[in-house]
Amino acid sequence: MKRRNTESKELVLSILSNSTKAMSQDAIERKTEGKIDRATIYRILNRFCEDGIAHKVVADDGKRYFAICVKCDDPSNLPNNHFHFRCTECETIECMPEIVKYSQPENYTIKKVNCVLIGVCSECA
Amino acid sequence: MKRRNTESKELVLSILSNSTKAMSQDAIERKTEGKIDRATIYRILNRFCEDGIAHKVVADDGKRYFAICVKCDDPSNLPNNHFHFRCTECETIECMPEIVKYSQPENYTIKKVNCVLIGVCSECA
DNA sequence: TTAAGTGCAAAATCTTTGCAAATGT
DNA sequence: ACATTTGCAAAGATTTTGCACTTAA
Repeated sequence: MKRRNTESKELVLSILSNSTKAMSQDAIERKTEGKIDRATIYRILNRFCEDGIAHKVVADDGKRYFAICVKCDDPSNLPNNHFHFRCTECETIECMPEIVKYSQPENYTIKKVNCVLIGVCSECA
Repeated sequence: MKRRNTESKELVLSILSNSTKAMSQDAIERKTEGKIDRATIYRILNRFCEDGIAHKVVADDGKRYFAICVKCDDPSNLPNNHFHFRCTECETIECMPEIVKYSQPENYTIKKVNCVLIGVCSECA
């Protein structure tokens, strides 16, 4: 599947790139000021994940949040293998620099990680 | 709020107690063979969580799964502070015995943990 | 030219809520 | 008695899909 460069894609990419936090579809839609349709935003975000440009984390509110992938020195090489933090005050999700560590359960194959810590961030403290 | 003992509550409790896995509302509804209404099941489950009888984990599919709380020797004393595992083959969620460890980020307050590892369990391997 | 991307509306999921009826204590 | 719980139906919230139209390459 060949990918094309479209205005919408570039706009979503720049919004995501300029954000220090992971963003949900509705937060991105607000930033675009309605320039891009909801379905399109979801499709762009899902394509970013397929292409390894962004990663998705599902928070404990059941919503999907997206963030640009940053290479971290993870020996396990699993995608999305770091902690995320959801602040219940400012309702933002951020990627934590810390890698998730666990002991490998026997005969289990672990392919993905979805870890969120919930609380109050330093800004809201 | 005083709690009453009802048939529905006891049924949900026994289903959950007899399960080795965390269960979603629809899985429980299937087990009850339609004896209890969807909304009632959700209300019972949410009450269990309020009362500390069960805990809820949101998986990366965005669904809520419930399991009876088992005391584990967690020094942090955080609720729900252990890993969960979602098997993409049998679509079940189980509580892992391992506690989630992370280094405390400065000036952050962590109140809850929602950690899911995703892959293939030993039975489906 | 033509495959990929888009907008709109509708559908699909999952969860919660309002309200009147039923039930536990 | 009367506050809690339930069933039903409806609403909410989030995400996906179908389809015709548009656009990048």
